Amino acid sequence: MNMSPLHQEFVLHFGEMGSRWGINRTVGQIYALLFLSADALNADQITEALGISRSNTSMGLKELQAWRLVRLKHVPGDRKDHFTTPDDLWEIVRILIEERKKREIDPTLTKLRTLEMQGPVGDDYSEARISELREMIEMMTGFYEDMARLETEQLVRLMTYGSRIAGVIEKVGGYLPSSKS
Amino acid sequence: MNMSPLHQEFVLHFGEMGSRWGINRTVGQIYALLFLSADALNADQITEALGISRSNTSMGLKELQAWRLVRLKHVPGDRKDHFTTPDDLWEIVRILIEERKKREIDPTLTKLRTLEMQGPVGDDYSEARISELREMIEMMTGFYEDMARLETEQLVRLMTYGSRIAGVIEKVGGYLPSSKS
DNA sequence: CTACAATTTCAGAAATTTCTGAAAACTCTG
DNA sequence: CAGAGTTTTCAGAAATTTCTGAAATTGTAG
Repeated sequence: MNMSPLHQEFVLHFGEMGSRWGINRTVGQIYALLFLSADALNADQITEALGISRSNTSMGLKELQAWRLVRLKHVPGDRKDHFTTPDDLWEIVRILIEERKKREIDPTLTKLRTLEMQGPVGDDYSEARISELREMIEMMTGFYEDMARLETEQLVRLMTYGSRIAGVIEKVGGYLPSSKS
Repeated sequence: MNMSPLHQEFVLHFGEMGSRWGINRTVGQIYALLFLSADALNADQITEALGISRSNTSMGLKELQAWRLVRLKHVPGDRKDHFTTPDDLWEIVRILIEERKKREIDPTLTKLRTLEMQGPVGDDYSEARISELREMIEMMTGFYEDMARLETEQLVRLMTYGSRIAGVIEKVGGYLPSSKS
């Protein structure tokens, strides 16, 4: 690996964390490498930097593209495909949340709705527990979708206020502007 | 497996989702089973219901306890340990977020801080990218910790208001009550 | 169309994770 | 403290995931 010590440590860390994040070591390393790279890299550069096989790089990039965490960028005069991560960290966070929601939450929400549709086929406790779970998930995803609509600017302000906002809600009570801004 | 069709489907689904959630199939199934069960179950009941080995049940329960998602409950007159999930879904969500933060975010935050402490050992772009990432993570975890301090009641109201809250912030501007309520 | 460059696919090898059964270690009870 | 009941540990088996090299496919320039 021909990388600065900084790159090296960062890349190895992302590789180790990969399995906890639901991606594999290589995918984590590729992402880390691109994240720290000022300009786009092609697959051969990644392969060489990480000391992995060319096919592994190909599969890793494919997965990262499926996650929308890595983008193709054409460099004029070079036939090879080049890859980058989005610059805007807020965008990355949004993508991460959306993709995780899609993979980790939506299938369960669908399943819960299906189970409820089947009518009362279980004991009362189970039925109630499932409804309650579905409602909770709907509330949280609804809130997320609402927040995702905000401009970054507003979002940062909201997050900076933190829990102080709760006090405001108490005060303002029902006199809030309507939902669709 | 001697479970109602409802339990069966729910348990199998959680088993399948397990790998996406960072737990294994068995752990997902054990959790699902306990989640739907009105009363606490002992390890043998779980073993029988899921058709797995007794030792696997033991390890699964241990992991779920490490996640704080399952609790030990002593049933008078029975020497066996019995297990349940917390009733309050909000509590479960809080625990889930905290534990995932601990496993998926905190180690990286620590690593980023360490890298920054080492002084300027990389190129400017990388250094900047790492600082930016650390700041973003700190902001988000700070916001979460702030929200976690709220009562469930307040949190629900906040989530129900959704993005309308952004408009309120605009209006109220700097005249918010101080952070410590 | 041909020849070469670049990328992807995929079967099997390698590595990792999960699961089991047997044994060890607790923990009550009499 | 003996012994039955219960839980945990752990080495190896089984299953799953990841990785590789070779072959197939796609893309491009002449």
